[in-house]
Amino acid sequence: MARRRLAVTIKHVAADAGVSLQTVSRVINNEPNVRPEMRERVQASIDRLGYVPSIAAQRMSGSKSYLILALNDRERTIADWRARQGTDWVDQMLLGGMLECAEHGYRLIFELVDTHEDHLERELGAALAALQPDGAILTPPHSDNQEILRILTRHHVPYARIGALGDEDGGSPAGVRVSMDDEGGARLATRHLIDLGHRRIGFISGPAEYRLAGWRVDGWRAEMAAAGLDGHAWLEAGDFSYASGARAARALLARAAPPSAIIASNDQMALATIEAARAAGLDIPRDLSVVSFDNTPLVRFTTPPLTAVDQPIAETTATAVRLLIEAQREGATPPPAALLPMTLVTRSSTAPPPAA
Amino acid sequence: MARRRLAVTIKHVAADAGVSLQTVSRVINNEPNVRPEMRERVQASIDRLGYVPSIAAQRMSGSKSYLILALNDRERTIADWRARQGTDWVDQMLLGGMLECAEHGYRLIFELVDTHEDHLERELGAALAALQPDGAILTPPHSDNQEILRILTRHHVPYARIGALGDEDGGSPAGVRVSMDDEGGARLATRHLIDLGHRRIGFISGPAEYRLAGWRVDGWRAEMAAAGLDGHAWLEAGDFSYASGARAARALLARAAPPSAIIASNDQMALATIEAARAAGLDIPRDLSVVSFDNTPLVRFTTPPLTAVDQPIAETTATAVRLLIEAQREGATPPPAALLPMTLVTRSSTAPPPAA
DNA sequence: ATCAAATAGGTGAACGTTCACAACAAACGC
DNA sequence: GCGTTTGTTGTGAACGTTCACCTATTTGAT
Repeated sequence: MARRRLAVTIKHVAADAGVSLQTVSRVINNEPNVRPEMRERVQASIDRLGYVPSIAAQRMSGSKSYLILALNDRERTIADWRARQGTDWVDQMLLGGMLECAEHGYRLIFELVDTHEDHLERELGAALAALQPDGAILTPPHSDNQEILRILTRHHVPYARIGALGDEDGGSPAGVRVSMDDEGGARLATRHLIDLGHRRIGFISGPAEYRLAGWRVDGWRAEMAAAGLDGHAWLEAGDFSYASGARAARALLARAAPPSAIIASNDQMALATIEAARAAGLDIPRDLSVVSFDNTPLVRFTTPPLTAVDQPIAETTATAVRLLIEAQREGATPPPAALLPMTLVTRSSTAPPPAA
Repeated sequence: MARRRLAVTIKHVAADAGVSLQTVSRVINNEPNVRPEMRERVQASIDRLGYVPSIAAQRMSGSKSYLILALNDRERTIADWRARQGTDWVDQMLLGGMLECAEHGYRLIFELVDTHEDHLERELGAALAALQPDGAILTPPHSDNQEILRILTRHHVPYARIGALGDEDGGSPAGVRVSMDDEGGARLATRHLIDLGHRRIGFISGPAEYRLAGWRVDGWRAEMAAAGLDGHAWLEAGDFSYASGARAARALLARAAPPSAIIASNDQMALATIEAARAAGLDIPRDLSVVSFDNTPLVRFTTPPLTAVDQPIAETTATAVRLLIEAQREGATPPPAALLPMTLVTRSSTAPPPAA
């Protein structure tokens, strides 16, 4: 692995602008006593060269680190988090990744990046130059952002892409992919219902622009087909919102041959479904079984608590961290992709169908 | 503000062990070609002096940074977070602090610390030495951990304590305190119910070992007293768990003179309360009004959605960050403490009492 | 015994930035 | 005009660590 010596330093800027290092430093730190024209000239060089001061070096010579630590009780935070058992993106991602990092002596830094226009290049570049991380983890929708991938590559930062689409990059060695098995999760839910005896299983899909929404439909359809059931009739489109879920559920229940079970592509739509069922005078799970996707804390406190497909979000970042760290070891060649299985959490919203 | 030159460096270790810098470096990095006895001697010095390598310096000379960046779509994360509008500790704290940091060119690092025994001194010390942050934010239960405060002080890291108990430290200049007005929140909820015409307002408290549980009771009691109502009769003790909430709610409803409204000290107990009321054949809000505390996402999707007191958790870290940064500015003397008001989010679980 | 290799340790430079101080010019008071 | 301040720029050292290279010692094969 070649040493990276590409960073543009204060020295380059000084040479470019024809001034001393100190003058550049003064401009950077907005110190007084620099002639405006000089300041302008230096700033121009900085902008043109895309120079960003290195936090490490700044820290070395006694300046600020521009870092603030948020200290949290490890045990308690973990306990809380486990207790919740649910799927809150930020929480789960952050903590899953952090714990894995801690085990290897690494540290995870959560960074919000703004993809707006020119911001991206500057901000992300600044973050990379300042922190000089050993790796980066991309979450949707960044995972497929070519611009970001380009910048990371240019800075020689290896990355892991979570929930990335596919192999468009013909096996670029820098990138690892980690995904959750949405299709498998949907199959799990469907099979559970089939095993209970259901034949007419409805599905409320997510918005088409989310790939995972499609995969979930695919899983349901595949499992229905495998059981010789109709994987087309009881499909209604939603968009992950409560309102769309309510609409879809009402439409399904109003059918001439209504489903005896409904799988909703996310929790909010599942909540809407049980509410719609209740409004229609149906008892859950006696008259209608409902399975949810995501397993956020929400669905544990509904009446009845929902059977749900759980996403391994925490494992997602944990795996990404592990793969990144392994890849650092000379000679090691970790797998270029990992697919994490989903699990089904059975609660009381599913039962055998009325007729059975 | 005096320059800090207290850190123990590789040089001190080398002198102490009577070897060269390079040998110490070799030991640190577990490189081969060091005699076991030598390695042991150096390690002893390292341990005794409490030496921790500086990430900044390591990074300078081309080694790893041991940092991994988790990149997240800023806009989307913020949108998600706002949409949720709820109170998930980690999420809210992290994002509130991060956005404030970003505005000032700072960066927030979330760090789990293990308070177990000797770990604390070493781990926290390592984190501080490695990252050399400009400030630290403590959350409960760390906010009152004297050991942690001592270590921070020794490393000259100014800190902000969130939800800290009190002024035991006779105005130590290093510390800022940020708290949420639990009592005020409880008053808000109580006043809301009084304004609706309720006279018998029940209160389900949290566990005594949490100070905030006491403050919430105080607020209810104070407001009841101010309205000439009985602030003792309708109190039942809970412990923040669903089960304890159910028990307390049943007890309140079984009274000879049951309350027409109940305030639960947290969301889970509020959920238990509406479930208990429903089991008792009561309609909410027609027969019983319920107000919840915390306002987690849970209470927006119950039937009916709950009126709740919202905790300004995000503002808590944001304020801490702001105060820490302000304090850095030479000559500035920010207030030593901030008390953030809670707000009442009115939904459909509260209405005038039946008789009124 | 002799020479090559391996092992154990040390030395000086480098990393990118800021600090303390020196140097010089311009502006000012008298 | 002269000394003094004020504003502007440059110079060398320092921060804490690792890297490349060098020197001594030990080991092993011939």
